[in-house]
Amino acid sequence: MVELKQDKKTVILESTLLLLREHGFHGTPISLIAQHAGVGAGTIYRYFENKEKLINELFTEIKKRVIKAMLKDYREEGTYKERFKHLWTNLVEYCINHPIEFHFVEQYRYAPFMKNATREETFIILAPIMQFFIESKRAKAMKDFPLYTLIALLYGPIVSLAKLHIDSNQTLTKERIDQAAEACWDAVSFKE
Amino acid sequence: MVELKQDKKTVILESTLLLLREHGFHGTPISLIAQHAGVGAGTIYRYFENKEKLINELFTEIKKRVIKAMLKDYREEGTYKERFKHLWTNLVEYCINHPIEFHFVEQYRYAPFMKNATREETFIILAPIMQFFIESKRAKAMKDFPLYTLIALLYGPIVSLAKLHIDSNQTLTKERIDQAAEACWDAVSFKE
DNA sequence: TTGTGCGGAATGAACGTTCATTCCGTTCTG
DNA sequence: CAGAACGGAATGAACGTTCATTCCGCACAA
Repeated sequence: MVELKQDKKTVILESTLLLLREHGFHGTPISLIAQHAGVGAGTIYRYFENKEKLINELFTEIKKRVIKAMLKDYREEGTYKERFKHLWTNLVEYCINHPIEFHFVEQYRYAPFMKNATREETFIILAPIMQFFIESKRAKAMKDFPLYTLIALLYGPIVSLAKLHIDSNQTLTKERIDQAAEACWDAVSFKE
Repeated sequence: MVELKQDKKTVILESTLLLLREHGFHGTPISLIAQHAGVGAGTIYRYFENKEKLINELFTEIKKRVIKAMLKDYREEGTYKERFKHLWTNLVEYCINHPIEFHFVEQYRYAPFMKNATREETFIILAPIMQFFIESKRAKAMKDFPLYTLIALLYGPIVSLAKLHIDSNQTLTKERIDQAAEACWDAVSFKE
């Protein structure tokens, strides 16, 4: 597809994100997205084949932002614990500072209309993170658990924390985040 | 409301669960539910005010099953670690043995049409579990973290584990589950 | 035992609405 | 002026919900 005016596309995506979060899939007809984006309904179809494709594209777009935020200022140096805490904290902070994006990803991640292709695509972006796990295990910094157990132990709490934080207006201070990061590390590292 | 024939209601609920999982909210019109349940479309409205209420009721119904499964054979005796592992393992096993229920809860928990009342209702059922946390903290068996941090550290991994298990056909053996339970305990308990 | 009447549960066709998508006249751009 | 981009009314399919009607099982009379 030839690139059309890019900022209009962006506006459509951002409007969709906002409205989906607020009203859910059923509650946000194309007409509403068009109105919110200040665009004709038909115009949306110049940029996206159909509604499903629009949402799928939004999904991968946001996934990319998340990974990018997670890798912000990340260097492959220092102890594994330090590196872990850096990645982990980045992710938590992104989630709680971008509740709309976070919610969107959590809400549509397992929606039946999400194409597997979409999921696989995001898997590729995750490769550098996977690398970190593998190295940490090899260096005996992390317990020798299956990769997916480690992911569950570290990623699961992030999702839960962010949800509880957003949902119940608990203020997740820097200290609390650090506390939780330490606890996560306790879960996957050997006892001292 | 006078109790109508109960098994018809149950059939409708079970059909809804199955179809929602398979096709999502948009993909399962009332007519399909009716067909699958072997019931007239209008009949559904004898039991449920509307589609939304139907799903909300299904939601609390399943939540109750989950809590019940979690508390199975639970006694307030033994060490806190033992009690924790009992509850935690029960929950994980329920999630992976009832993937449809698990998925449903995870998928609709934060859907915008979920009434807060629904959420609060399930909160009440959770009271005994909350009690366990509070006691554990008081007895210095768990770190003195905010309640919601502890929940995140323990519940988050369950969700992640179950999702990864169901999604990627990883076999989550008894050993793996126990391994993860121990790790979770490491996260929230004091180092030995 | 059989026949009749009755109340409420069940039904599904029909209705009105909503929505994704299309189409075409208009506007912008180069 | 040509061609692309745009807008938004029009379209037709799909859906949730309603409601006039049918069905069913029980009570009771004869």
